[in-house]
Amino acid sequence: MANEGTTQEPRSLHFIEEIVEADLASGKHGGRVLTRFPPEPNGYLHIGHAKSICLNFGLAKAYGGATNLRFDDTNPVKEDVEYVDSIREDVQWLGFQWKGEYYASDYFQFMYDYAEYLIQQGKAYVCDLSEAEIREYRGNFHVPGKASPTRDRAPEENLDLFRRMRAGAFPDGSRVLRAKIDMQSGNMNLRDPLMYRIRRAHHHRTGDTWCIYPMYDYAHGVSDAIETITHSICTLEFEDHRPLYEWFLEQDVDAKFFRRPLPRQIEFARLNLTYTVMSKRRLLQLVQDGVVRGWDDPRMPTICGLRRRGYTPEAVRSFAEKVGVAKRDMVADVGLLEYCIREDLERRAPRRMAVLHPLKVVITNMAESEAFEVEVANHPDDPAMGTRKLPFTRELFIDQDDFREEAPKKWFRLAPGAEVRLRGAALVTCREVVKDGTGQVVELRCEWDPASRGGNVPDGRKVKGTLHWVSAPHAIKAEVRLYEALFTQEDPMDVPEGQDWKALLNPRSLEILAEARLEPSLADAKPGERYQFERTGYFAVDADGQPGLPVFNRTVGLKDSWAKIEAKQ
RNA sequence: UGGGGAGUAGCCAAGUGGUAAGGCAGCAGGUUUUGAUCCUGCGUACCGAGGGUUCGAAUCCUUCCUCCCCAACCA
Repeated sequence: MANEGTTQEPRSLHFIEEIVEADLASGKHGGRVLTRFPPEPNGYLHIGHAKSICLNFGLAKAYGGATNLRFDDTNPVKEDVEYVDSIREDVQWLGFQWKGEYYASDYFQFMYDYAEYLIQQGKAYVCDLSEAEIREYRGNFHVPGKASPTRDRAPEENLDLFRRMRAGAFPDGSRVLRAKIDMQSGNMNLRDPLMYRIRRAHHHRTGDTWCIYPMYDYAHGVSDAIETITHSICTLEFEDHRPLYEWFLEQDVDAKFFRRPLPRQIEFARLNLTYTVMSKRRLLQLVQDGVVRGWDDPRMPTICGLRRRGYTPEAVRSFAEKVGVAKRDMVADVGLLEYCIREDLERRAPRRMAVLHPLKVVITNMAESEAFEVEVANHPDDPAMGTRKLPFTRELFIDQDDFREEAPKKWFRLAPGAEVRLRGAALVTCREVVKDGTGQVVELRCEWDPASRGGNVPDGRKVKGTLHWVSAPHAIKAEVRLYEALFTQEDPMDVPEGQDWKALLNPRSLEILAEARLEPSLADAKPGERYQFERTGYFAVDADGQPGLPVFNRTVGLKDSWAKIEAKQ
């Protein structure tokens, strides 16, 4: 064949890949690529972190490198071991394995030593100003900062003071160590940033051995350099911290502390998703206020929430790949995320019959003794997934959505006098509609065509509609939870003047169906398993289920072109 | 009015001086025992705006506009 080996157009590189390739080509790091994922253990990871994880781990893997997992635990009052375990679990679940597992706190002594070195070089000083005074002296965008009265203190005195700070000689907040850079800088980060503060707090790893803790800007670059990270990838808001990142490392003028070349910080745009919030603060609020049932509520954009919802790591990775990497502030359409999980589950989820809102159907021309079994495929396009048997009996359930007493245009589901196929089983025609006292349709009396067993059309007559169904006496009961977006507004952070952000919450984000009826094979579905309920969507088994009453979470619905047609009518 | 970034179709995003990739969404058809999947086709993107350089500019220069981030002893 002439066209053999159709060359797949290689995806164009994003700017970080270009940087890495350039470094590889120049031999800057001797062919090494070492990235790091540096979460602060003060909350659960969300889909935004997933993008960063996929970037850091994916990049390293693509270029034969590795990635460290480093917990950025420099603020003991906010951090907790509870979070490190969940972070580890989530990264692994996403399918990534880190090379080293480190903690910024592992480097406290090193950082302390380097700080003493900076003091000795006259690059850092102990400042006695109060928190409010420091703020005042720092000035603002329009007013340059002014020097702290202690800015020119002699190195020996600074060293003595700093040692006493560490020894616990001073109360919390009474002094800080500051880098001596430029109080006039237009970049506020350079106006003598704090390096250490006194904080008598119990640290989840170092306990009470320290009463001074380093600040992010100082700790982060130093940690990167210690680990010999080559590319330190972070989000856009750290862009104007980069000069500081570089400054701290470059003060190692004698190269006594860090191996060269030094790591390079690179910033990319963080992920935002329509109809959801991503800030830790808001997420925490949702949990604390009981809007959701916890961090792993399937409506949460957290990794554990997505997992419980039924998302696969493959789908999340695919999403991260599709949204791309650039420097432009971006808001990804949540529809793309949904596309990714459908795409994945479409080929891997076994099909099952499940009736969400049961409506009884009696086959009037069938005796109870005539019940039979039909064999149906577990996947229409994948014979390797096998088949299973479904009991077909005189009494069935179909979904209420599949019957209309007055059929609209283009309706090819059930209606009085209409004929439909019950998937894999038979053709049935609705002969009678039974209502209760309130006019509610409670039962359909239908006739089946015995010649159509298996769902075949015996004479080629037109039967457009195919419905899912279950046998009433065999069906098992289940709880099914349907989810929608947590917010009704595309950008939930854009709260209208004078309104509470909670007014934007979607009151229908969770709908619990307690009366669903499933085919019997689902009786012993295990938590975590994913299925496609034919014609309705993809569902994952929740751990909340009890023996005899499984609970299913709808991961995402199937595309529904009928809904579109009807909406247009 | 300081510093740092960014502006290409509804949402992402390629493009790096030679005449605008791709994905999602949307629309129209086809196949189909899931109105699913799958397949096919469909977009005058005045490349934020104006000026300039050039045979030729989304790409270079220039002026302007808009949006985002920064004044925690948070990360």
